[in-house]
Amino acid sequence: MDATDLRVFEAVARLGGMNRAASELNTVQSNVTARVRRLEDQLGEALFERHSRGVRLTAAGERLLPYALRVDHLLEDARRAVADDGRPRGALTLGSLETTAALRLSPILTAYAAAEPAVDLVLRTGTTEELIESVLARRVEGAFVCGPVEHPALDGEVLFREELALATAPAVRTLDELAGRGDLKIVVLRAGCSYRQRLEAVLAQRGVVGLRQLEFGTIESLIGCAAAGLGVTLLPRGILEPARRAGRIAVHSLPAEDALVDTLFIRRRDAFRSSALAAFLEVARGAASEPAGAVGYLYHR
Amino acid sequence: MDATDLRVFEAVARLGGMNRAASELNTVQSNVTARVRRLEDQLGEALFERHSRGVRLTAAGERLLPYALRVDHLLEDARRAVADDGRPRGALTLGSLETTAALRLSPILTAYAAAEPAVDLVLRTGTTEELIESVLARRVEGAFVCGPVEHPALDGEVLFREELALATAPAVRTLDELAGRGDLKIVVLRAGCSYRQRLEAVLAQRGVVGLRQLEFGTIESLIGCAAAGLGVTLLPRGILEPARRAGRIAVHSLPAEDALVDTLFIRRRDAFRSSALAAFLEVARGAASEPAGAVGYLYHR
DNA sequence: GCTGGCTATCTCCTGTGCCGATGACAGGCG
DNA sequence: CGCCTGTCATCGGCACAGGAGATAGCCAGC
Repeated sequence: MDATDLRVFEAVARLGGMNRAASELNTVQSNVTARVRRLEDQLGEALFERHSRGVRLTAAGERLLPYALRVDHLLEDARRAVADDGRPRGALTLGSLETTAALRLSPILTAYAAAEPAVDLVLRTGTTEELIESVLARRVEGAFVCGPVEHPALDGEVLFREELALATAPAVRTLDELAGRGDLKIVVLRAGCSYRQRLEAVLAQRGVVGLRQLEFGTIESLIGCAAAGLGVTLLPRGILEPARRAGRIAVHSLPAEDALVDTLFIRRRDAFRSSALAAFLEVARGAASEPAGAVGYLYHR
Repeated sequence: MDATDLRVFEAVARLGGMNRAASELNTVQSNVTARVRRLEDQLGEALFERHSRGVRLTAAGERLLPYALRVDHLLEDARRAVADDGRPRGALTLGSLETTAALRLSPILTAYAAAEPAVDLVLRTGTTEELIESVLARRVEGAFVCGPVEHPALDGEVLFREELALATAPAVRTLDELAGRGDLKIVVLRAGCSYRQRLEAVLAQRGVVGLRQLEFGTIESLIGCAAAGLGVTLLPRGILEPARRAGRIAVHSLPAEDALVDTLFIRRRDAFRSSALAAFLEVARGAASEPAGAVGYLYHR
């Protein structure tokens, strides 16, 4: 069973046709047919049902498909493992929540970039859900997400613990005042934001329900929106603190069970672990353990 | 990167020479050299250091080797997955402790063999350590071993809980009598037997230390040895019970923390899970949960 | 210095596998 | 109903990948 055959098989399965697969693979259709036929002969099972509009996987083909993908990934990982001589280099693509990036990552990234000049670092942001999907799809090697995460294919490691707090206009003194305000809106960074559910739960406990939702692209605009009295938002305290000290917003503490969230670094269990990533995690763990790194906690004491 | 190249690479690495690999692979040396060279060209790294007595892996080769093995296993699993249409069939090779086989497996194996006539069942026995090694090496699909087992590559499931008890000659009424007997021996099934350490610990607590060890090949000979007053052995109570009722041996209970051991069924996390194995586990779980299966417990009440 | 075992390299040759063209077949449409 | 289009199967031609065998070179041990 040839790995190239499996790649062809995968393309045919994904595109639903030998012609389409042939053009994607920069070859001709007869070639694709031959490779699929060979695979079927070797395995002794038909992998596709042929129709006049294309092909469809048989049950045996369905069983083979995940293995075809895994072989492909494994060969790719093998190439990377051979190329990786222990000294971090090459591309390192990571994911992060916007808030974690703002609050935690800048010193880590600076230190890492200085320590490992041979690494090309790429940081992509998204919601926890999107980032988990990205890690699973191998678009990123790992990601900082909001815990807890339980997934059999993922390995997680708690790196930070954040205290979330509510931000409102400065005039709002207590959370109870919010209940009366009918025009208030929930302001979140993105639709699937990890903190949204928690924010809704926290407000519901205080009798504030059915709020409209606003979505902004940047953290600064969230804070601005809260400052203007348009809405209420939930963010790590460390991010809110500068605006609070400037008198732009009021920050409301929450009880620990509502406030504390873990920030995990997740990665695929089965994926290759580059030394670039290993070195990054060394830096990140160091920053997470040393007290000075916990900017968010220092501010509000 | 071709899968065949990786197989050749693996053979060369394992045998330490291209000539040896060539003869194992039923080909000629020039061919092996060519494939290795091609692999090295594709990867841009030397995989072997050439010497006049053979070759040795370079660091890059060391990094590649585990992937070569994994690709091989993955392709093998893919073949099996395609061949497995959901109806159990073919070979199913399992491992078990001798004691578990004697006490638990016979009804399970009978029921399974009757339910799945298309499966060729093979049972190999060994110590926990040997069985773990066998599962890791894929010589068996899974095995019944003595818990606890913590291994990142293994999945474990508790199926039985055994009560271990000491067996001695009938004349011995209490365990304290053993302390005086200088000529007593520990009798175990095999050198690496899971129960040996526990037996030594149990005896040490009662002041019996430094006993000689005897090793026998069958459970029946162990019991015979204990009956003859030659030694003391530790076995699941269910196995000892027939001999006790016949008056051949005395059985001494132990406190629960010493007596209870879990019997796990372990398998590799990453290996293919055949429907033959899935069906076997269904049967085994059924037998484990129904009270009638717990023969060992019924006897001594 | 000879010998034996090893790898590298060359040549020859077979068979794999790519290409392009053609055929067969089904569905959509006028 | 017949044409057209898009699909997969098949065949012949051809290049070349890759196997076999022979040879050369290298090193260690005797």
